[in-house]
Amino acid sequence: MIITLKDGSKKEYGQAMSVIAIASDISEGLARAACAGEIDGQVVDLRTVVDRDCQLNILTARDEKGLAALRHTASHVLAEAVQTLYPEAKVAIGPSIDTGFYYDFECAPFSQEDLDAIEKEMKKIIKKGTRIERSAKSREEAIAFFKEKGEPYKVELIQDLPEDAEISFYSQGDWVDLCAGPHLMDTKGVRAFKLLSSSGAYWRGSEKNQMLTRVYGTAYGTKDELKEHLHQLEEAKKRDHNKLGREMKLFTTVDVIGQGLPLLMPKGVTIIQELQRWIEDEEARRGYVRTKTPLMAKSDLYVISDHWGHYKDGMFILGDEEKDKEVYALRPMTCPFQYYVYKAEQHSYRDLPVRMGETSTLFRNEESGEMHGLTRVRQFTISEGHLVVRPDQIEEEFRGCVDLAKYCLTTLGVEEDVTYRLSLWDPKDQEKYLGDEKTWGQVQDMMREILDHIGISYTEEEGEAAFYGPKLDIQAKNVYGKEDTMITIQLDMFLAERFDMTFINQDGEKERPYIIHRTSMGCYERTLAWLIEKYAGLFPTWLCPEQVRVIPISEKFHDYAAEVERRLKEASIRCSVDQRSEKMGYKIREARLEKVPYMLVVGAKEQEEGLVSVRSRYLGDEGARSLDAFLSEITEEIRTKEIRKIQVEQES
RNA sequence: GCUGGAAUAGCUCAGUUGGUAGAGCACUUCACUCGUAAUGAAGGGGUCGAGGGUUCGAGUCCCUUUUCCAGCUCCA
Repeated sequence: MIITLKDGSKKEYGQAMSVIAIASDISEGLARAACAGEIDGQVVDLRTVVDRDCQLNILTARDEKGLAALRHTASHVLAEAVQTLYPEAKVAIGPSIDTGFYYDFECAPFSQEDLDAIEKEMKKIIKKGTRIERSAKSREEAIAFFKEKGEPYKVELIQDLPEDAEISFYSQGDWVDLCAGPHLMDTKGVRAFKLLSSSGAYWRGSEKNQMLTRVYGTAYGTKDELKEHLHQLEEAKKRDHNKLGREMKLFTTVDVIGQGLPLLMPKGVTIIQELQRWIEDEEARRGYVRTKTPLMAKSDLYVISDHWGHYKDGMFILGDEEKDKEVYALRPMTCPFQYYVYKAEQHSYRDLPVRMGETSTLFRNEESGEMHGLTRVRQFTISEGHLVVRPDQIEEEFRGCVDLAKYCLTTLGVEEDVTYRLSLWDPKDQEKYLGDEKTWGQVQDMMREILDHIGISYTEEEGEAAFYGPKLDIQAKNVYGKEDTMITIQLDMFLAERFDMTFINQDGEKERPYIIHRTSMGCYERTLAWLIEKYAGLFPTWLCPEQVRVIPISEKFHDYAAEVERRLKEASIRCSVDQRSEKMGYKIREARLEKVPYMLVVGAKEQEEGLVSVRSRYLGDEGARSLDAFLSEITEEIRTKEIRKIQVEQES
């Protein structure tokens, strides 16, 4: 057989050989580093026997899939360590994940001390470097084996495997696990690992099931990579909006106000207000009209929209349905309110599209454990909007929404940080949705077609659609890698029907419009959180709560400093004067810590000649220039919403 | 909602087997009037998240509860 390697070179062998044997043949070093193989694009175990011509890659920890195998082995080492220390623990599943690996156990929760002990035990197992062997059993044998061992979760897993599936096992010494692989050749390969945390997780991801104890860890090919990863985790923590946003006094929370109800402080409001004004103006330029509709409505409204059927648990309901004649609810979205704005007048086909925007405060009764900082809250404000369009306008208008979203992302400098997700319905759970299979199929195809025309790459995800239609979700990750929806554009083919919305077509007949639900920059609170993490609090100047700090070198120059401040304020620059009798280096340090982009130092020289000495986070010491010159520069930077490159290291 | 952890001054934290609440930074005042990473001195600030209990005595032990954090679940 002829084996073609990664670099295009070919090897010829007279007999079938395992992947690891081929690796050894290429070089001993490669064999030592090998984590898995890849035959014609398919990841295989190192023990897999190759008996035909193929393309073979030897994957090491440098390859994503090789690293996954290493981490998977780490999870087995973890499981062995846990069962050694806690023989009563039952094993469930233990895969590798993007950032490491985990293993689920049925046992008492682990404390930090327990984790330390487990880690120690793992090190022992790794030091022994036991060979890992692969074997297969028949279905009956496998089930009998785990029944005897008292491992109910493994029995359940085997029972759910397809009839014809090969049931493979991996063992390291006496410890055996059901596993599809691939794995390293021995436990020694797991040199660089660390257990990170322990928490609860439901068996098979369903809250109806038993809660298991999950241990998270991470592993890398080398200790340096591990160290680097742990360092990055520490750095990420410093950018965490929930910490930094509080430190920077952008928002806070108060026990007696309640969960998921953050208070935006003046500095946070400044940023959000800048965003809001910018977006409202931009939407006006793009032909949007604005509405302002009530924050609550009678239940009748939500019965029509069928939120009452599909979303009641998520709403704050005022009153008691059993006792009260009328029950109100705080709005979880603006859709039906804007529909009634549309319905308040008759529309000709010539009027369409109608683009309605609203800076819209919403209320959602999230469950208590779901709240998080500014990204998951119970009251928030979004740049919401609904477009009522003729069928022939769908593509163009949808495209316009995507264009607006992209404009927002680009202006904020985050266009590279998002992924696009087409969120489809779940045909296996039709109860959750309005309408029938045929219509969903049509609209989803229409979405795909539009997206393909626009030419954006996207992933598809079943079961993520709104109950009334598929969505294009624009997703971003936070500093810990967790994904949130920042912007959503949705195509709705049902609600116009439910609300009996019409327009008069060319033939003088009533016709049903389509509706596009969309946000331009999504939720302001969430966007603020995102920007905090993106810029580590060093926002572009136009968004900074304080854009300039005026620093007089002594009290003698307070008058001139006040004059500079007055001129800056006249030009709508957000600024303050540091009037404390501290040394200047000290005041500059303060301004930097508070992440003010520009510092204007004023003393005798500046006062005499009407100058300011500029120090910025962008260029450091920029030297002295006239106040007018500085004003025109910063005004231009703010007007164009420029994102300047930061060159001066900030203190931590 | 579930599992686990945490809560002491504005912030970061210390507080021994239960025995008079502490430090650094920040803040205020006074002195200094300063030229680019911390001037000196003094001072104010706490129902130890809240409520109950055990005890002669609770920041510390027990119960309840609120909020925050990690993860799960959920997310129009």
